Amino acid sequence: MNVHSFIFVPEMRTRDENKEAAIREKAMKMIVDEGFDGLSMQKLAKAANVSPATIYIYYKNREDLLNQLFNHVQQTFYDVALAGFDPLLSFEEGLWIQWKNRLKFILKYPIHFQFYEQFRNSPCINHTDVQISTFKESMKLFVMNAIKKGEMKKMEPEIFWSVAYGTLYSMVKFHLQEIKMMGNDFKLTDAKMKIAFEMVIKALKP
Amino acid sequence: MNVHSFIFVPEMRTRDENKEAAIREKAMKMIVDEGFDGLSMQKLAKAANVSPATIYIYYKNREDLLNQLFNHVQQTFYDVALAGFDPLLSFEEGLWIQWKNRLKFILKYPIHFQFYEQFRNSPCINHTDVQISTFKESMKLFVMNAIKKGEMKKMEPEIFWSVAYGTLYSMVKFHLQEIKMMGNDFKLTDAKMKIAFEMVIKALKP
DNA sequence: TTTGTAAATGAATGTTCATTCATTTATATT
DNA sequence: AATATAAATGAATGAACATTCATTTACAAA
Repeated sequence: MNVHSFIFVPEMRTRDENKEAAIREKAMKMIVDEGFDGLSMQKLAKAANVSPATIYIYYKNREDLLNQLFNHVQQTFYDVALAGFDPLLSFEEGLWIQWKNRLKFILKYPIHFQFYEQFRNSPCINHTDVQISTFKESMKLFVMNAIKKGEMKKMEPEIFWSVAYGTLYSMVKFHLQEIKMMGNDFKLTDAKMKIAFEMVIKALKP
Repeated sequence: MNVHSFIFVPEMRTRDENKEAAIREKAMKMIVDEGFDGLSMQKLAKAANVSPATIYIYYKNREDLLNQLFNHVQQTFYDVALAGFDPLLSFEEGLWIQWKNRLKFILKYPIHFQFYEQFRNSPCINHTDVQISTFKESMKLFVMNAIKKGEMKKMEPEIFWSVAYGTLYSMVKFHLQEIKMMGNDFKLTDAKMKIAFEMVIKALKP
């Protein structure tokens, strides 16, 4: 027994990081394609090319897997959403960056987004909310400043969120074809974003 | 064998309508409380106080049960949403009636609404769309008229829908606590509806 | 009261599920 | 090369799953 035994134990087989990622991605794909009941541990193991038992090395159980997936996606989302954003920006510029960032995330990780939305709308959420503070605090500060500076009407945060982002998320869902309105598709372009954004700004101004 | 045999066969045990309703309501409750994977036919049978086999008298299988539930809720929704509505109404008045009707439905049938939303956001929808035409045609006519009369900016239907209803549905979800923003609750009162509605009208006007 | 019919049932079936465990494998250090 | 350790595994387990079926039950007409 060497001196490192209690600090760092190096004599071991190393983890295959690819396996972890494969499990994560396949799990989200299965949930998006087939729903929560479509995700079984054995089907997931087969899809990710691992043994069922391997999944239980990375995740305590099925529920833990789902929660860790959710937290992973949430963290990625926060990172993308905060890029280039500063709560001291002007209201219009700041909100536009938010819209663009959110769309960027959705187009880059459509599976992650759809998994996230499905999870959020599902009943059995374990609101872990560990790392969230930074993001939420930043957003709160941004809105408070906008009101103080007279760039936005004073209103409850839920009403603000609904006007500012409810509109955006609705368009995104049309874009991802979760909801088909008429026969034809709706493609969310930059131009359409701008049109809707101008309307939202008009609505929020004092 | 009597003369009625081929037209009306009355010598039979009558159906218990209560059972059908019990199955329907309990099924939606289970899905809203525990998600789609929380609905098992045996648990449902126990909750509705019937035999598992009885469910299969009313519904071909699990999938058929879900689809029939969805269609049932959709029909109820359309009935409520169209009450007092006329596509020839002024834009502002017509849209306000829509908002009030939709909220009325949601407050009267919160379980139905939450089931409906969960179903719409789930991947495996069999878009049956049988009786929908009347409702959708009425809505389309209403929006076309509003544009023609210059009460509303010309825009794609999906953008209109997102601004007009995306906002409302977002507030409703806050109200039903599907999404908790801060610690405290958000109660969607008539006054708050009116505030948001005025903002939306401002956004949509030319 | 008897009778024909469909409603309603409880037990049974075969399948799929999440999870576990005894064993094997790969690797970083010695 | 030897070793210690955790990674990785395939087969196994028992529970829960959707669905079926041989019976029984209730009802409306005769």
